[in-house]
Amino acid sequence: MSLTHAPAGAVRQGSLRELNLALVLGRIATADRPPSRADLATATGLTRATVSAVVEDLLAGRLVSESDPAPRSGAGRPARGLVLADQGPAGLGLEVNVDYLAVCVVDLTGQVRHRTVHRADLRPVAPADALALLVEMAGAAREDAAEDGLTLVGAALAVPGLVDDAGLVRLAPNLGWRDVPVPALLAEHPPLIEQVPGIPALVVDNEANLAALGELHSQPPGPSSFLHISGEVGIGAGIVLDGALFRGVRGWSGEIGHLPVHPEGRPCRCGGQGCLEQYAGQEAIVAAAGLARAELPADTATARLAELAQAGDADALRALHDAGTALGVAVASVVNLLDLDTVVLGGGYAALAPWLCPPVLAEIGARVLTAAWSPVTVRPSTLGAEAAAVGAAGSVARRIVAQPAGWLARAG
Amino acid sequence: MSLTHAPAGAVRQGSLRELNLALVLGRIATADRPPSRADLATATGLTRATVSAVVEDLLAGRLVSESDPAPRSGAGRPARGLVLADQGPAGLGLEVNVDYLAVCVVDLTGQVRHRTVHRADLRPVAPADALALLVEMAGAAREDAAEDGLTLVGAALAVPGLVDDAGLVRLAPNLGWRDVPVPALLAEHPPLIEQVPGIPALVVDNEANLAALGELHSQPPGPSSFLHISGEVGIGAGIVLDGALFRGVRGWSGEIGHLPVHPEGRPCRCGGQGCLEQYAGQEAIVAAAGLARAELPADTATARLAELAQAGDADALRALHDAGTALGVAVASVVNLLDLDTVVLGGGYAALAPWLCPPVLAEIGARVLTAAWSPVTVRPSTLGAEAAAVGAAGSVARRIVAQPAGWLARAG
DNA sequence: CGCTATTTGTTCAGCGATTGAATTATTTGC
DNA sequence: GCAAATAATTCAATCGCTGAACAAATAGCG
Repeated sequence: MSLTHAPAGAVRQGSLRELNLALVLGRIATADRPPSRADLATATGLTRATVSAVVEDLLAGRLVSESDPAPRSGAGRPARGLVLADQGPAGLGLEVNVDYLAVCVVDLTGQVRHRTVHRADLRPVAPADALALLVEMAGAAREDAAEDGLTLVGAALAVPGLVDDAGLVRLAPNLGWRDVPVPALLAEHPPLIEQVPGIPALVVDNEANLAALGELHSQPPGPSSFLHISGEVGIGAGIVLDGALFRGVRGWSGEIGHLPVHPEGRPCRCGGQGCLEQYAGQEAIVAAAGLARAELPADTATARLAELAQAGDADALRALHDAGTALGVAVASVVNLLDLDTVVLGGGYAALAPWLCPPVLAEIGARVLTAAWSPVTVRPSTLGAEAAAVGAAGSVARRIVAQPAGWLARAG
Repeated sequence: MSLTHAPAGAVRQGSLRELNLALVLGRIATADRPPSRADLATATGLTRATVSAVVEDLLAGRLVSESDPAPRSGAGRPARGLVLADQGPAGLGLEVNVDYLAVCVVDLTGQVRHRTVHRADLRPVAPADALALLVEMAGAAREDAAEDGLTLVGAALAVPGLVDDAGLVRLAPNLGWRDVPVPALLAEHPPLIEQVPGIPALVVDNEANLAALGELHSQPPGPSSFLHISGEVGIGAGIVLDGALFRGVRGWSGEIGHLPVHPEGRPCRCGGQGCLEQYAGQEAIVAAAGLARAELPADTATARLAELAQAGDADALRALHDAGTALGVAVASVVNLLDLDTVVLGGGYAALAPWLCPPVLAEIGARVLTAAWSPVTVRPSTLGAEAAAVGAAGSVARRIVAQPAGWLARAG
């Protein structure tokens, strides 16, 4: 993650402080042990005098706090370690999915401080009603957070569909949403967060994108470039390049579900032929395994598949192998194109990873030109369910760390 | 292109000036008419006083010059327009390809000020000898440039193959190169350029990447995100995202030639099956059109194909249609994945664009989910042959514009 | 022709932020 | 109990931007 924020326009005196605040805070956030002011000075190249001044601002703004003195080593005045504050600003994460609503709060350190999930079939519910329910849950979350000394400073909403820059949900096929103006609908409710300069009050984004962001900031820190595949009803992918989510020109990147794996194969509802979704989508796997999908709610289908595979069921194993092969063809394309070295299987695929990884790796080995020089890692996501909500909240919290000036300019 | 360069480390007083130098110079570079100091002040948000001081530095360093007074409009003291200097620093572009060597010099304004092409079959030539020839050509180019008041401050070399961070050419199959340490080989010759802080003396990169950069900076300015496909013997692609070349984790992005378009199709020399190269590579098209490729040198094959297609030759038309369809399947994958809205056909494809574009567009229309909302443009490259060499030289020149401080810190 | 309005560009005091050296603070080891 | 060592703060100096006043140069108008 680019922890410093490049100034777009004029660089004035104040920008200097803004940049150094972000530099020092970013260093504190990524350090493996609480650094002292002196550590920060050598790490950043600033003088100790400047670091002291910057840290004073950060302490006054409750973005960092001094930790108990670390175990000593050698002579000299003991250092006072600096850590991200567990009170102060926090991010609100929201998620609307086919069979649940989720709300969570993540603090500066990345910890999930609150979490609520409401299971229900959202397809028959009108968008406005679903959002109203979500707002209600968020209100409770905010009170909960306030008791912990947390102030919500921004919200991000994950939706399983295409979202444009303005937050308009153009199409969420599995949810039945089309052209839903989320920001306008949410504006009808009392505001959930305290507005902070530089931090958007609400970001609406694709579920796959936000889940990928969650993976990016999960502990322990992984690579800064990877492909995160969310296999739910559709198949979406979040592309993280150099620690930043790549959204594409219009924010519609990652439509991996419609990469052609058999160009003359089965017709797809997107109008194309032989799309990945037709071979590795949840429905396709379930059908190939011989399970009647009608009796299985979406969230138990993968669990049931994993059970069967574990028990050695031949149909399930074959279905998973075929799906993994199709996935591998698509993943090989992506790896060839973007030269990534890590692929994370998230969403419904995470639980199926033991059976999906081998065929995926086999296809990569056969089709990726550069695999000989440097191997590609394929692994399941470390985040559990509702990864998108956690990623959404975390993206807000990370933004405070990346641009602390806005929060500090506030009351204090 | 991100014209300002984000400071990675400590932000000190001097960084302020560095950033504002880049800001003002970038504005001068992208303006459509020579801006005055006052124009720059309003455009950047700096005060006129600051802009004057910054411009004074730029004038002293010969990065900009004052143009003749622009046609007047209204009352007031006439403005003095500022333009990028056509003397001063310039970039050296080098290219080794299968059937030619190319050298060129590009100045700050993006103009090609010198160009030499040496046609020869380079496959039987040892890498060291090829580079020695290139150095000789570059020496002549430097003298030529010096007479025009240009100083070469950096070089970039385009190679049709995989290059790692250190400039080692890992594999250039069509050239027969393997593990060629280009920087070490060039270091044995007298230096071609004057070293400037912050500007790398030599960058070695893939031909497709540098050709894409050339396209990015061609006039008139096009989109800042696109896919540039270079169809020569192999098929490579340069991916430009938000005005920056995307190189991938190890710099090996863009291997579009080995995207599977028929996963169970013809075996490919890469070890995979049904790779794009087998269906839309130059050899594949020539063979499908019924031309004996042995009698055709690589650089005339596409010209001959275009002639035949123009004349209505059925075999040629069919071959081009099939190749375009295969290309379209691959391009549709890329567009789905990265959400790009522009695809540029470069290299050998540029001349064949009239016949390739329709089937490519057809596949995109059928397979890209979001094509309904926003159309994808497919067009031929505006740069001619040796696009990679021009792009290479231009990338150096652009770097001076993006980070002028290094050049100014020099003698002056 | 001369005056005014208008816009461009420069000069200069003021100010904010970083630097570097000196100073203070706190602990270990002898 | 004292010296050495490391951490953190204080303060004059310096650098670069701002804002306002000022100088320069032209068009419009009577």
